Amino acid sequence: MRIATWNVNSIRTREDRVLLWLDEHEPDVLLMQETKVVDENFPREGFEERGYTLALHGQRTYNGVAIASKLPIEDLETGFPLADDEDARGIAATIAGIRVGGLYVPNGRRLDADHYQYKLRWLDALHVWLRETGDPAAPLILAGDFNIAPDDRDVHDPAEWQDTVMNSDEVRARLQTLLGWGLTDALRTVSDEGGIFTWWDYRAGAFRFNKGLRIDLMLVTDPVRDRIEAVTTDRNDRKVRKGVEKPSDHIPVTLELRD
DNA sequence: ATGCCGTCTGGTAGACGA
Repeated sequence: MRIATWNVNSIRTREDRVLLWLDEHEPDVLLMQETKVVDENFPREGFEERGYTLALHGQRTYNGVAIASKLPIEDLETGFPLADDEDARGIAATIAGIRVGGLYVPNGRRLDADHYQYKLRWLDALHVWLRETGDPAAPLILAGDFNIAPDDRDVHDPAEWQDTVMNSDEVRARLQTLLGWGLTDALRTVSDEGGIFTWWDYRAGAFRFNKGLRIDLMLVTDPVRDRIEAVTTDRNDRKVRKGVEKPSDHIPVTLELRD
């Protein structure tokens, strides 16, 4: 089974690129973030032609999360983990016996912004959601754009990025709390290397200089960890390509599991 | 670096992203 997560930064702008990627990689499940479109305007056709069923939790202009799956989607839940969240940032379903959550964690903007306090509240609520609805002994994948670089290996230049909303002690501690509940950062089961990034700023030639961060994560419980065959990222997915010129600023992360 | 680039909007400049 192959399951991927991708912050597509607008599904309407990225449709051709996402569909091409699906044709090339044929994942069973793709979790998408920042779809930036209300559900009735989601470009469904290309996904459905390829045999994917869609589950949508969209929103105008900002945020928006979605699941595309070739396998049946059961027990859909949206609008978590914060009960009164005005932003569409969480979608979960059971697919092939695995509880799969697709998340778009708030960015935080600046350490002194209200939005950063919202990010911390959101992460606290995610821990509560795990405790109340989850089971560390059951198959679970929590994946998406966490807007947290887990440690300095995941930051191209830790000095340049010191004390930002992506790597503050507070957000890293909250990630550790999630891991402490019973999750493993899937990428770290296959590599200890630094410099594996999933996001590069559009600005200032960040990709050209490989000034990236690893902020798109797949966290898994032990029953899933024991099935990991591979966790892959591909820098080429950040490049301009003929026919699909415009890349997202994020690349997909793919988790391959043994049956 | 207030900047850069890209996306969105009852838009055409400003908000937001990370």
